[in-house]
Amino acid sequence: MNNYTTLLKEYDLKVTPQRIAIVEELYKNGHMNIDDLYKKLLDKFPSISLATIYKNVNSMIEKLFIAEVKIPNTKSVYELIKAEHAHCVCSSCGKIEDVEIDVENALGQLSNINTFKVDSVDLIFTGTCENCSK
Amino acid sequence: MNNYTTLLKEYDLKVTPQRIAIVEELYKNGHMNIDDLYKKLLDKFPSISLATIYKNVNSMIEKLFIAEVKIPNTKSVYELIKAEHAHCVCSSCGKIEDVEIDVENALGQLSNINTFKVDSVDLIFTGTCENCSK
DNA sequence: TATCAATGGATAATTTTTTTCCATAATTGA
DNA sequence: TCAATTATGGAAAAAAATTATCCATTGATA
Repeated sequence: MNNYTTLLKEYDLKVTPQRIAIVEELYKNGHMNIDDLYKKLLDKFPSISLATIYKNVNSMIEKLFIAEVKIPNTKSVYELIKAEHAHCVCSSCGKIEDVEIDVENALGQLSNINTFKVDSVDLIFTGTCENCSK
Repeated sequence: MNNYTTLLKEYDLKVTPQRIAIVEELYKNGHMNIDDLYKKLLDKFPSISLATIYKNVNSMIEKLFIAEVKIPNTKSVYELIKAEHAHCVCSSCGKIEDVEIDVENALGQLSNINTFKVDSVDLIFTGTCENCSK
């Protein structure tokens, strides 16, 4: 029983080869949109359908195993859930990098400014990555 | 020549009654999705088509007159462009509030952490608004 | 006011996402 | 381990969301 199998089970997701492949790809590539996933899975499962990707991605989101990241001017990408972090999106090459930062803390002041009870924070920096700014 | 007419012209957008109405609604309601806009405009223009809403919204985005706000678990909303600010989205009632804050400053540390050149910041707080937490 | 370019509305076409149906595969418990 | 139960995958269709096309009309410009 491999890693991904264990992981899926922990999140109460029935284990299938297609799902293992999705986790595997997300683990390898970090951020992928629906189409990226579909194309990758087609290699292993020539007859897989896009609907299967959607169904699985949605199940995984429901179980809080993966998360959708909504990015300005682009299609959403999906990522395995992990410690809170922000995203840097390069508008030149499209690369998405995680930034490990304690968002809550950095913006701690905010929760005092108003009376809004914050459950989660989505933070995206759009700009130019190191490579593209050379 | 009213306010909205002047505004549209400043952003190099041809002025039409439909566009004036869009600006008017966004001004009044703050954040609206495509459907909100469509329903509102139907009152004034019973024969307006959804395609017209899309076309105008897209033109306005191109001219940097309005901006799309991508919100977790919901459809995008649109708002008139103004000073940088964050958004608080109530997951209970759906209300969206602007938070005037100097995001760049609050997160100034970030730009030093890595070598990513930040052009813009999208920041969304999801949680419960004052009303809903009573 | 005449001219030219852009817009609105109707419609069709695309694209994206969800649903349905059913054979098959995965999970559970004896 | 195996039968029973339930969920999944694939195919196809349906639904939802977005964009494109056509043309008469309107708005901007000189």
